[in-house]
Amino acid sequence: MVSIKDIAKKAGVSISTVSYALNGSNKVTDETSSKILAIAKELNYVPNAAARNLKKRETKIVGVFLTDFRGDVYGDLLHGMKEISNLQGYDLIVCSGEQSHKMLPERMIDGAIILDQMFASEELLKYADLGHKIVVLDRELDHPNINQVLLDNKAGATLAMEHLIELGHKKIYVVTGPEGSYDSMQRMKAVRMVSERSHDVECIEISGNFEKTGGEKAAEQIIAEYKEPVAVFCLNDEMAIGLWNRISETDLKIGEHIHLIGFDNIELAGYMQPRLSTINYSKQKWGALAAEQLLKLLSGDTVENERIYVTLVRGESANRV
Amino acid sequence: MVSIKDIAKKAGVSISTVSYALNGSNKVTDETSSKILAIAKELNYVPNAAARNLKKRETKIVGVFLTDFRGDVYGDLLHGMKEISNLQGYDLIVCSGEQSHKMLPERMIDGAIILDQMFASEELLKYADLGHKIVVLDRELDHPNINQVLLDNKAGATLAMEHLIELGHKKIYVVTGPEGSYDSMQRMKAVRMVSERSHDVECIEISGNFEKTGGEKAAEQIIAEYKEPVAVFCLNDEMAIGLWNRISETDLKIGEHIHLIGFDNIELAGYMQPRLSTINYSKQKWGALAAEQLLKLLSGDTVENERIYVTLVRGESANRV
DNA sequence: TTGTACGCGTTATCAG
DNA sequence: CTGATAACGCGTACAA
Repeated sequence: MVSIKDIAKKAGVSISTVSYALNGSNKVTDETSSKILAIAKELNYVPNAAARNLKKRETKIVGVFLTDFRGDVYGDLLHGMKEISNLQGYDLIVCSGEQSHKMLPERMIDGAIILDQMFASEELLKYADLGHKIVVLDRELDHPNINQVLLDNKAGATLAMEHLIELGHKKIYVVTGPEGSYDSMQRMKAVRMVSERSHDVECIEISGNFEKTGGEKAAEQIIAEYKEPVAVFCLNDEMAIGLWNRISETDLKIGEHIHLIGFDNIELAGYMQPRLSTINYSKQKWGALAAEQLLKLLSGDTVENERIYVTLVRGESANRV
Repeated sequence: MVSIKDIAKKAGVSISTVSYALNGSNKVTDETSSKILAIAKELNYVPNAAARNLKKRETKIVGVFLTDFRGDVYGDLLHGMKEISNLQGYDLIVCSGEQSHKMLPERMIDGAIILDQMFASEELLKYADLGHKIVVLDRELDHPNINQVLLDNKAGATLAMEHLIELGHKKIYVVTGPEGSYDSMQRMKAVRMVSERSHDVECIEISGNFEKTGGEKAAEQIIAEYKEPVAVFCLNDEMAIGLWNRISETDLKIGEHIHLIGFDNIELAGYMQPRLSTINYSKQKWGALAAEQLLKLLSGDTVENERIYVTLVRGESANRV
């Protein structure tokens, strides 16, 4: 590996001169500087990140932690984060799995954005205590080094419920996310609130998992209990699709017997026939805002917790009874 | 930041003893070892990655380079890579954009997997010359430090073409990928080969871009020229969907007037009505194999170039004329 | 303008 | 078994 030492030797100068020249300092003659640069190029010199990081005590990298690389939601989200990060001279890397958690405390990255239920809150708080900057997208954590950028889950769930009720539905199945999911819990709170103030509406909870399988399982129960047209609010689109798949195997029709609404507006939702009703929000903006907040934290600014707004997408999967 | 020096001071031993204890060497009494470990925990000691990397000259991280985080193909692919990497004690990070290219030469990562047409081959060869290990999934490069794991594009394109011909089609539009795309070029080679040996088949090339917009544009031309049922082979599913969308706005029906086949078998393909015919391959296996090859390169083993096999998925988007 | 010397945190070598 | 010391590559205050 060629280091500044090698360049110094070849150029007949000291390593500090090389370092100055490489970093464009004006402490070096243009002549020697250009000579050094030429030699550096000739020797294929590349600075060593580890050495630089060790000295500068920062890496100019932010890490995003996801539960899994699969899932339609992530693409735009990451795109938004990357744009903002790059703009400010930071690189963005995506990590997944418990093994990579150590990257934050070991200072491989300068900060982290968390969208991974498997990343325990206690662990995050521990890192925050050590001075690491974190933005969470999937929970609420009160700590000066942690900022949260959350979806307006309550507004979204309320929109969905009120939409179904407005369409005249009196019996609504609600398929939840996995236990412990912040998004699921928030959405359920809103669901129950709407349910309580709508006395003539029967609300039946089915526990799900935010995956297709959860929707399929819920479908079983709904099919078994079916007497007359009902409404179903799946707390995310993925489950709505799973439920849809299972329903398709029966004589029941989505939008006619089963009136369905989801949450997330994933790409697939737009291609279902009839179109899946759902709750939409800008994933890219969400990512961008998260990155923005993290960078502010890193530069020592104070930041407010932000919220991402949501809207109703009226498809034909839920209609008037 | 607490370092081994702090621990050494507090424990009244030297830093080397601390290092040994921390790394579980048997050169230390159990007594001092456990004392040191206790102090380390008490002080919230976390080793510094930069210092370790600097010394050990490796990071135990492999990087994957993608053009863009969006795109359905990546999820399973990355999942496959991560599984294999983690199994061998490596972390996997996902990078995108030119800014992050430097991570390889700067030794932030031990090796790279490339699926990014924007990552120039000359650049890759330069890094390979410097001794860096690379696996490419989107081109052919002959270099001892570079291994390639490629799709069997020719087999796939041949399967698709022969399927359409077998169904009795005499006029086949082929929508290509962007210029310079290796996958597109390989698939086109096979298309032309089949076309040449099928004298009664007319083959019309339309240049695309592997994105929805390419399919939409191709649709315009096909609609304008439409006289009787024709077949279309979009060199990837994304374009097939784009084409589909545009066709849906006309009176023409997919599977009846326009007989369509794609390539990739993305999730959405399975949800189109009628189901999109396409070429399938295991994305997870592809990723796993890529990671495997990279790890072999890193451990100095010699590796053969591998190929990912493909199969035909018969949907109802292409039928007998 | 250039060179010297030290620090960053870890590991490895060599003495004791 | 333990300790002192020297790398690793880079950045920078300070001295020349």
